[in-house]
Amino acid sequence: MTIRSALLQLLDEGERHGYQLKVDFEARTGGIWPLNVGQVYTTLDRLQRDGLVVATDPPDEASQRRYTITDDGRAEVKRWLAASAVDTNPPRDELIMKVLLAIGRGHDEAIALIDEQRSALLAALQLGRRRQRAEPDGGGPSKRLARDAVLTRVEADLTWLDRCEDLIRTETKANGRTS
Amino acid sequence: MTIRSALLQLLDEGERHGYQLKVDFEARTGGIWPLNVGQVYTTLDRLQRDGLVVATDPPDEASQRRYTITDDGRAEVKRWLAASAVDTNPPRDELIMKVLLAIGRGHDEAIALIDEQRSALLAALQLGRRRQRAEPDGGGPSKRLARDAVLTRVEADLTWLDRCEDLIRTETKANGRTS
DNA sequence: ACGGACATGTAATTCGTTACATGATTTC
DNA sequence: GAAATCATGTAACGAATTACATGTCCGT
Repeated sequence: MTIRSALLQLLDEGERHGYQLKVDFEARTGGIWPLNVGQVYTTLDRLQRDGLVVATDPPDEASQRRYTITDDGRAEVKRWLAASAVDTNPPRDELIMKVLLAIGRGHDEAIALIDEQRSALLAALQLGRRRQRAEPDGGGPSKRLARDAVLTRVEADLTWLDRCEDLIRTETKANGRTS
Repeated sequence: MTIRSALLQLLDEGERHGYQLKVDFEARTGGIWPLNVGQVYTTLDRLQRDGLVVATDPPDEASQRRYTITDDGRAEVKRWLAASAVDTNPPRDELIMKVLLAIGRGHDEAIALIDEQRSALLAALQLGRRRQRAEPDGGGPSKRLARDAVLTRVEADLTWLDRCEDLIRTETKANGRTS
């Protein structure tokens, strides 16, 4: 439901046509979440079906169709923004899942996986930081904050990976080799 | 595809029946990701369709059906575990999306949203930490690491929220009130 | 005249998810 | 004997995603 809510929020800022929603969405999220145009239209269909959005046919042919938010839509946006993102079950994260499951394959394999994931994360971190330095204020605050968000997550994942490795190593020592 | 890969990985550790997959999955992920049993069976159907898993009918009636991984399945697990989780586009995160989009509603509203999300995160953080202290080693390393993962993420989100607020405040001062 | 960005959509697929129905076995 | 857990599934829906088909407009 995140795309749906996001597009609705954009429409709450002002009516737009489909393609513009794609462009605005990607701009606002700093390009970290590419969005297939087709999905915009399918999502708009569902929003219309649910009465949160109405489409205005263009007066002259070959002009763009404009989508406008309804009062119900505005209420929904308000609800969505006010809701705490932490209350919903945490999303299934690929990295966490891989590490947790790899433990079942034995400690050695788990540590190998952690090491590989860590170097990939480190590479991504360096690349991201370099990019942030390269364009000190490129694309306004949204773009900067969006990239900051991923970098912060990557840093958190790295410290978590360290903790995983530590815990596994102390466990291996305690129990004798388990793998 | 994360559930699918996760169940396949569990089957790579040894054959199981459906319900056991649900139990094992939740145990391995420390209960942070509840899994509807029905989804196990639908996912198993798709895994069979793709030839990654075969089902062995029970010899006597009223015994459980056992699912076994195939060679193709094993290869797929290996591929999945080896793939870097950072290469795929970052998943659409609700918190990040809300903050980034709220900026479009003006700086005041954005800061209000950030404050609310922050207090929710802080509450979750305190609760989580208390729980970690309550059971120092409950449920083995997987459970501990799973909970650690969410806590680390929450901490990261908190520092990111601070950075967001800082950047918005300095922007407001620079441009004069924008909202 | 051509390519690329702009613009709108449809069809099909996959995955995740929920709700529901059904029954066996265990435990109190 | 009743409740909880174990166990297997089906039906249906929603959302995300991709691939495809079309066409306009603009710059070079």
